[in-house]
Amino acid sequence: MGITKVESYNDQTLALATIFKALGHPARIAILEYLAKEKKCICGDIVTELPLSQASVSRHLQELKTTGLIKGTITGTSVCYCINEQHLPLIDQFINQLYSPNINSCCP
Amino acid sequence: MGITKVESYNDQTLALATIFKALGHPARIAILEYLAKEKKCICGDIVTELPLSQASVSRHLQELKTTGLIKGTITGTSVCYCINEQHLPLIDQFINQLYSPNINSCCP
DNA sequence: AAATCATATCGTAATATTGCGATGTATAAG
DNA sequence: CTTATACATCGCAATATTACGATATGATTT
Repeated sequence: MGITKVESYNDQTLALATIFKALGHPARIAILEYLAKEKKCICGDIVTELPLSQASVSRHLQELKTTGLIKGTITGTSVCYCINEQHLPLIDQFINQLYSPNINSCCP
Repeated sequence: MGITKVESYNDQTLALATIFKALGHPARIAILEYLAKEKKCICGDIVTELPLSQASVSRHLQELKTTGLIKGTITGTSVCYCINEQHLPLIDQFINQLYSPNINSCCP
């Protein structure tokens, strides 16, 4: 990749980009949709649900966890994952900010 | 990259992933924040605002436009861009779906 | 027609992401 | 202790993304 001048963007912009990047893969969207429906899951559940190997699912779960979109708790021999709502308001706020009265807009 | 089995995910999951992927870069977040504030812009405005070359800004604008997050209208020698609200409800709906009563959750 | 301005696109190089198999680790069961 | 189960991580290969300079396009201006 070229040079991304990370220091040139403010913290909130960077945080949003990080979160959205984590959401930018269909497997991770599918994992979150599954979690929204089932409330919780273990890695094996997702392996059954998605056309991915256990290794790949583990990586996606890891990325979602690192980004703070899910939480994981060790329970015996498995890890139970569930949604972490912490950053959702930030997303909401950003999206709502994009709705605006386009009175000055040049695009019909 | 490995093989992304695109055909294995449903259309809405793929659409969401595409939109979030487009949002997964700080420059594009910054462009949208600028647009939310100023209502409209031309490529040159963003070049002034961000630490990127004109070529790079043009590519980011192109990607946002392809994804349907902004619209562009040719006005004389410049292109006027503004926010396209079309897909925002889909994002809202997805995010709101993630808020749920975690009564069955295993993660404290 | 030539020069200028605003964007878009091409080509290239650097880096990041994705996926899988193989392997490691840790707990539970026999 | 041995085996099975559940995940995590490593290493590799394929591909995608990002950025820039250079160049092309297309509309105004001189």
